[in-house]
Amino acid sequence: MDKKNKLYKEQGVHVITAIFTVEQGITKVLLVKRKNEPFLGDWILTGGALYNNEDLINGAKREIFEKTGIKDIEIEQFDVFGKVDRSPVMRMVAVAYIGVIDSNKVQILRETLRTSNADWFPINKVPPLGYDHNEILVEALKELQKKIVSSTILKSLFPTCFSLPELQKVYEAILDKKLDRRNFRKKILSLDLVEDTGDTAKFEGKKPAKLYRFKKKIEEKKVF
Amino acid sequence: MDKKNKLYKEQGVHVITAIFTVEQGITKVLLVKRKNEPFLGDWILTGGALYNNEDLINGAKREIFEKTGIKDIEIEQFDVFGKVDRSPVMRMVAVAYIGVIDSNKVQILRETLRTSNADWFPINKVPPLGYDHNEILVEALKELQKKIVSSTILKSLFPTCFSLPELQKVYEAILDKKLDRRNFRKKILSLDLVEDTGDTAKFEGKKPAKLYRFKKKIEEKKVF
DNA sequence: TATTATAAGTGTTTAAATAACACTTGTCAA
DNA sequence: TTGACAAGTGTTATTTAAACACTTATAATA
Repeated sequence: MDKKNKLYKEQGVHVITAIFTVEQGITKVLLVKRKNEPFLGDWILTGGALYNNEDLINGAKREIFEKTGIKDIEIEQFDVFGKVDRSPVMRMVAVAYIGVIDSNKVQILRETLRTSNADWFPINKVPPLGYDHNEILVEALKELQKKIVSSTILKSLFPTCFSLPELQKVYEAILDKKLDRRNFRKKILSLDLVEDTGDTAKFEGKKPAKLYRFKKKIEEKKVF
Repeated sequence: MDKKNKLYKEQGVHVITAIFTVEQGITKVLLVKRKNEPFLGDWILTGGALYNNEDLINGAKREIFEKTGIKDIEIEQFDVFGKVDRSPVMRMVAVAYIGVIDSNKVQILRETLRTSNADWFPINKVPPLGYDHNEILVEALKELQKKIVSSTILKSLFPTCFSLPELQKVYEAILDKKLDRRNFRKKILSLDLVEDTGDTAKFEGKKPAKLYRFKKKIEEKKVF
């Protein structure tokens, strides 16, 4: 074996986050345009190199803030990517996270993101990305589909007030399939995750929809 | 922020594997005694530093072979551990795997392992380990309990010939709970994973048990 | 102001998966 | 031959998931 290759110095760690949202029934991912080599001008997921004085998750959150201005986002680790040649500069192993942002925050962020060369892309219109980020994105999306059925991530994907038809549309967007309205309502309400606000609001339909909010404390529960 | 701490050089990657087996109804993990600083003399999980010319899984397998002589083991990535101070020497991020070895191979390996300062420890009699390996082990065990219900890892945990009562005991050891004999048999047989060998053998009982083997091709299936 | 279009809201029935439960059988040892 | 022991085997009840159709509240329009 080549002595040089056996080196385990000159290694580094990337912390990469695929940030998702759902708008108008479309699942979207946040991408940032690179301003430096390598991959100058290419779109990539938010992330960068881990510093020595920070834990992985804090590194991932710092990168998100530096690259997009987004604070207070919940993220969850889901995989590691370590192919020998995944970075052209030096040996980098990427620890990958997913995060979600609710549709209210998306509106607020839109201006901030414009100034940082970041934008939302529908997941079926993602261009070829720098590094191995297309591969990471594919796995992130699978993970999102798994995680959406557990209530904790579901909560952070959703604003404070929402109707059940809205919620169902987000599910259908992420899972990419139609759900039965009656069974969906039954399931969500039986899980005891949400409470009636007493208010109603009109959305797409003509009949006003009841508004719900998530209860304060919800534990990890399977939805489907 | 301290400039020195912001460095993302002087980082490295550990590849660590928790290798499990089940003997006489006891779930055991393979530990290796360290021959160097840091943690000289402490027991740790098998693993070490990733080289630059190998992918993560190959690095993990190489470390297993170097430290224990074990070849041809199937391993699966399950988590990453990256606390700032998890290694006292330099910043190391650990990519963690689990592997399983069937009870036949355990017998064959016993001699090899003795010469390499490695030994099987019942999981409730594991000493304080070097690095953060106790923490990794706890998570690995949870992961094993999750994975045991999918048929692929189940297969590698089992020798070619086995009786259903034996198989059930392994399940009960890993899941740490009793299962109903009739329901267990029904479930395993309905999954179409195993075939009757035609032979029988006596184990603990007085009535001879039918022997089964796994079918050649089995896909990922949920058992429980 | 009556009519129509639209999405919201609501129960029941069927099918499938899981959980609970007890007696019979073959071998060994006394 | 008898008793002890673990292997082997079916049925019923419960829970969970899936399939399915009509009524209701509002807004727009005739």
